[in-house]
Amino acid sequence: MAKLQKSIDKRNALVKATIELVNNNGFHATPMSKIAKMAKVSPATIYLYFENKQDLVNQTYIEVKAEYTNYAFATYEENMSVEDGFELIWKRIADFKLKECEHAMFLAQCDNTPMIDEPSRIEGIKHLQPLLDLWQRGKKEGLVKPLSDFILYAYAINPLSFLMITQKRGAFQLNESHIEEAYQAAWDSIKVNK
Amino acid sequence: MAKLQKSIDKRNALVKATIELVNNNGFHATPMSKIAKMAKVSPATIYLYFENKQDLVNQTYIEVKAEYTNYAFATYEENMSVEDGFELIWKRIADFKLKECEHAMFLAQCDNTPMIDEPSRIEGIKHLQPLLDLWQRGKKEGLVKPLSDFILYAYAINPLSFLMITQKRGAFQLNESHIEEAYQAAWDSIKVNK
DNA sequence: TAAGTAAAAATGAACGTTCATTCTTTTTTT
DNA sequence: AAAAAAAGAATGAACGTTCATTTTTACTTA
Repeated sequence: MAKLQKSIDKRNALVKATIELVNNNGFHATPMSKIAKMAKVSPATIYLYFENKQDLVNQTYIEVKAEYTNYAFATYEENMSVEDGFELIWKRIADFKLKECEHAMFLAQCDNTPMIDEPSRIEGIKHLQPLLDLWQRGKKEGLVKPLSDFILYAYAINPLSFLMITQKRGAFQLNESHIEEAYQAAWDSIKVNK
Repeated sequence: MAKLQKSIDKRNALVKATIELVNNNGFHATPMSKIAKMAKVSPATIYLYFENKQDLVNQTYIEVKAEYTNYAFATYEENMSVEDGFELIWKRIADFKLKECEHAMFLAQCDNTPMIDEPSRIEGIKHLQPLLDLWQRGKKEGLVKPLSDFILYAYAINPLSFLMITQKRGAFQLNESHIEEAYQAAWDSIKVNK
C-alpha cells in the first residue's frame, strides 16, 4: 500500500532520465546526482524507488525490453503464414527502432556491455518466444533454413541494431526504401533457397 | 628520443590490462588503480605513456581496430574474384573474432557505447576500404545487391559480432559448421538472386 | 673496464574532487 | 496530528591525477 502511494510519475521521470543520460554519456558518466537533477527530484528520492544505482539500471532495462517486445508482437497472430508473420514482426521491430530510437539505443548499449547484471539480462530474453516459435514452424514447412535460433537472430534481427546506431551517429539517413532493402536482406539470409 | 626509451613492454601490458578489465567489468568499473595493478606498474606510471584515462582507452581502441583489419585483409589480393575475395575476408574476420575473442569483444563494447571519443571512432573506420572496394566491384558485376555499404556491412559482417558475444556469454557453442552456415547466410543476404 | 653522474623512468603516497548513499529535517498527504 | 514522501546537506569511500622521492639507465671520464 505504502509503495503504491508513491507517485508513479517520479519513477517514470527517473527511468526516462536514466535512459537519456546513459545514451548520451554512457553509464560511466551518469552519476545519480545528474539523474536526480534531470528528473527534478532530490538524489535521496531515488532511493525511495530503487535500491541502488544497479537496481535502477536493471529495472530500466527490463522495462524497456518489455516495451520493445510488446511492440514487436502486438499485431502478430499465430495463424498467420510464416512469411507474413515474419514480415510483420520484422517491420514492427524496425518501426520500434526508428520511432523509439532512444529506447532501442539504450537496449543496444546494455546488450553489449557488462552494465546489466546477469539475472536482468536473462529476464529480458524471455519475451522473444513467439519469434522462435515462428521460426520453428518455418523450419518444419521447409521455408526457413534449419539453423540455430542464435544464427537466425544474428542475421534476421540484429542487423537492425547496427543500422539504427549508425544512423543515430549521423553516418547516414535511413529511409523507407532502406527499410525495404534491409527486410529483403534479412529474409534472403534465412529463407531456404528454392 | 626520450619517449622511445620508455619500455614498450609496459605500454603493452597497460593496453592488455585495459582490454581485459573493460571486457570483464565495463569501462565504468575499471579504475586506473586496477589497470596499474594488473599491468604490475604504479598508477603514476600510466601517465608517462598516456595523457589520461580517455587517452588510454582511445589508443587501445585504435590499436585493436588496426590489428583487426590487418588480420582481415592480410591474405586478400585485389585480383581475386568477388566471390572468392568476399569469402576470404569474411572467414578471416570470423577467424579473428573466434581466436582473438577478447580483442573483438573489446571492439564491440567500444562500438556500442559513448566510451570512445568521436575522432578515435572515425580513425578506426578508415581501414575497411578494401572491403568496400570489393563490394563496389561486386555491384558493377551484378553479383552484389546495389545497397549502401552500411546495409551490406550490417548483414554481411556485423552478425558475427552478435554471434561472438552470445558465444562468450555461454549461451551456445560456435563450431566449424556454424561458421559455414553463417557464411552462407551472409552471402545469401547480399548476393543478387539469379 | 670501473666509477661517477646526470637524466629518464618508475614509484608509493597524497591530493582534491566526485560519487553513491544516508541522515536529519521539512513538506505533503491522509 | 500522525504517517508518508521528499528534500538538502552530510558522509565516507573511491576515483583520476599529481607530487616528491627513489631507482634505473646511459653515458662520460679515468
